[in-house]
Amino acid sequence: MKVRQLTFRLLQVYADVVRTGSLTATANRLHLTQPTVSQQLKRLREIVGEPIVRHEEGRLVPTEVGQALYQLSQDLLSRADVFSQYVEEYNSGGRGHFSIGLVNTAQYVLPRLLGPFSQANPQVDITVEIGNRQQMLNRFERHEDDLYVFSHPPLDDDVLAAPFLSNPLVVVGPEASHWADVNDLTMEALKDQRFLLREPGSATRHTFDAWLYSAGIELRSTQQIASNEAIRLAVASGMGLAVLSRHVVADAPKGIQELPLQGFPLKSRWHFVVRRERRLPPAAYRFLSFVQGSLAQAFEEPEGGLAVAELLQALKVER
Amino acid sequence: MKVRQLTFRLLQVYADVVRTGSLTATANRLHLTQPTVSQQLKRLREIVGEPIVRHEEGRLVPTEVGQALYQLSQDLLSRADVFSQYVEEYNSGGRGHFSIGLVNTAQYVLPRLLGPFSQANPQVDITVEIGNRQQMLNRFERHEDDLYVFSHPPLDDDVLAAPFLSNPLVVVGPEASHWADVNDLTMEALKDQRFLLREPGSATRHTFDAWLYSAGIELRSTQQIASNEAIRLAVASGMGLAVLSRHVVADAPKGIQELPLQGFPLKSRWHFVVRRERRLPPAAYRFLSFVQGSLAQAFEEPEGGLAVAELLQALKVER
DNA sequence: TATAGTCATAGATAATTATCTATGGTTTAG
DNA sequence: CTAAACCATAGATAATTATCTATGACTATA
Repeated sequence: MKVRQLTFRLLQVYADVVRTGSLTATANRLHLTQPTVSQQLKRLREIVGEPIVRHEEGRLVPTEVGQALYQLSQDLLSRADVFSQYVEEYNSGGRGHFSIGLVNTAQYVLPRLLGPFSQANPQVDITVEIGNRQQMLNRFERHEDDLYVFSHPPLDDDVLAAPFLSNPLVVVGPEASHWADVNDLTMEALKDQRFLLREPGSATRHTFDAWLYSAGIELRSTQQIASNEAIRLAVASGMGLAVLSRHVVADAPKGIQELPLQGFPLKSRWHFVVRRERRLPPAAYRFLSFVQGSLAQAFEEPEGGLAVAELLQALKVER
Repeated sequence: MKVRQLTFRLLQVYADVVRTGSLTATANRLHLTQPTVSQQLKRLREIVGEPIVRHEEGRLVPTEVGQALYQLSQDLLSRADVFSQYVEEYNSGGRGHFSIGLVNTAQYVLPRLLGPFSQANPQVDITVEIGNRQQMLNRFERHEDDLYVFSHPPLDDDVLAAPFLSNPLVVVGPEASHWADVNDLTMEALKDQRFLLREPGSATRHTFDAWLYSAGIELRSTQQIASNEAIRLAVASGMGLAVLSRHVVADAPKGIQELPLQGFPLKSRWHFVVRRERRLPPAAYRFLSFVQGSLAQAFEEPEGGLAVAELLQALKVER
């Protein structure tokens, strides 16, 4: 058999001929003329190199080889169909894979979106990458993930960013700290305190530093600690104060409390970030759509279903 | 995916691209130019409706969908190959089915040919039909079998017949019959004996009747018995004489013996008979080839490896 | 034995496919 | 930074395919 010349169309037609036992019937069913079917059949026979049907009592019945060919056709066609369905599902985003890169702090809130999405789309498999701002920027540069969450999106023409959630940064002290009761508390009053800060690559640190700079304040004593969790514990044990995302505090308030500092919370927002050029996997697209629809329920203070919708729109145009 | 437009050629090319990770390499391997492969790939992508490869570190690697497509390709191609091999085997006659219709008497000798053939070709499955001449003629008329064995082939332009074995008809009597010792025994001397004969539709009967007629002899007493075996037993028990194929006697000589009658044995021969128009299944063709090669070993008195060879030749021309 | 139904073939055409050469853009490796 | 390698696209062409209409042959049935 000349496999090379074989087409699925021929197999479709042939399978129908075997089922109906009649060229005319197949022609009608497939909206073709009878001679067309006749010729298709002839060509298939030439490809196979062996007669595949014979006349028997006015019907066309497959020969021995034809019978085997029929089974083959069924088999191949149904496999192709399964694949076809798979592609459709993939395309709708209901199936497949995407990866999302999260800045550390965002891991406190994203599960509230990822969890329900995952539940609703069990066939979608998500890789979550987590790191500080710098690490994420590196991944972003290397195009390693499909989707990112930054509070300060990298600026680039190629980058699309949609804010979706406010990320207020607050100053925290140990539980029952006397600072909590001070009125009109200012940073001036705290600048001699020891501050426990994330490493310079972190977004929280970056924002705080910028604010300090613009306020013309220099801290006396700082200590660098690499994880939000470690900072929380340190603050709770009285080692100092810290600046954290309010979401971190809300997530695990044990032993710490927010201080009512003037000028705080510092405003910042999380953004979904994608590269315009990169084709977003349908599953990621579906995730963003899902997010857009569920922001209001998931958070008190979403920042932009609208912005996410615009991002989706922009991506749709790219397709 | 537009299954309808899918071809095996595209899958072949695609599979190779995935393996090599390079259009140029595939182009060389398949003796095409690089732009050709590029275009094939493009078309396949359009058929699938989704990107199937992407560039990664200078190599082409399948996307998620592409990976699934590659697996599909492998699967489909290998299935088509298996079928292709099957067709080849079928074509060589090493596999498949044929049916052969035997006149009763021939069943005593055909096993000597069918047995070894079957052993040598275990994938060939043979249907053996047996009946008397008339029944076989009916089957022949209805084109029910691929191949027949007759001693007197039906005459028709459409019929090809090749004698392959002599089938001497002899007169038999009970063991130790006194007729056995008579010199120059003639039918005249026996005509008053009771003859146990096959029914008129049988070839043996037909031949014997014809001989009697041409010799101008009429028998006094006959009795019709439908099977050679029953006749043998009847003769052995002294109920009369009979005309049987010498092969029957040779096969089971118990209780009977051949009488040395003048003019006997009557000559007759078995023929393989096929319809010229009918396409002989390759397995049947292979059987005839096999027979042609083994006649000399199987029988002392073959009648025509030559004739069988000619028949094969004639069929070959028809193909 | 007409008649209707079914299949095969011929002839024609538009569409699609398979390929090639030439060329320009990107990426990779020195 | 340049050369080499590699891929994409354009343009051209020959071959193949998909179809159709018209017609002829065969077959079963009224």
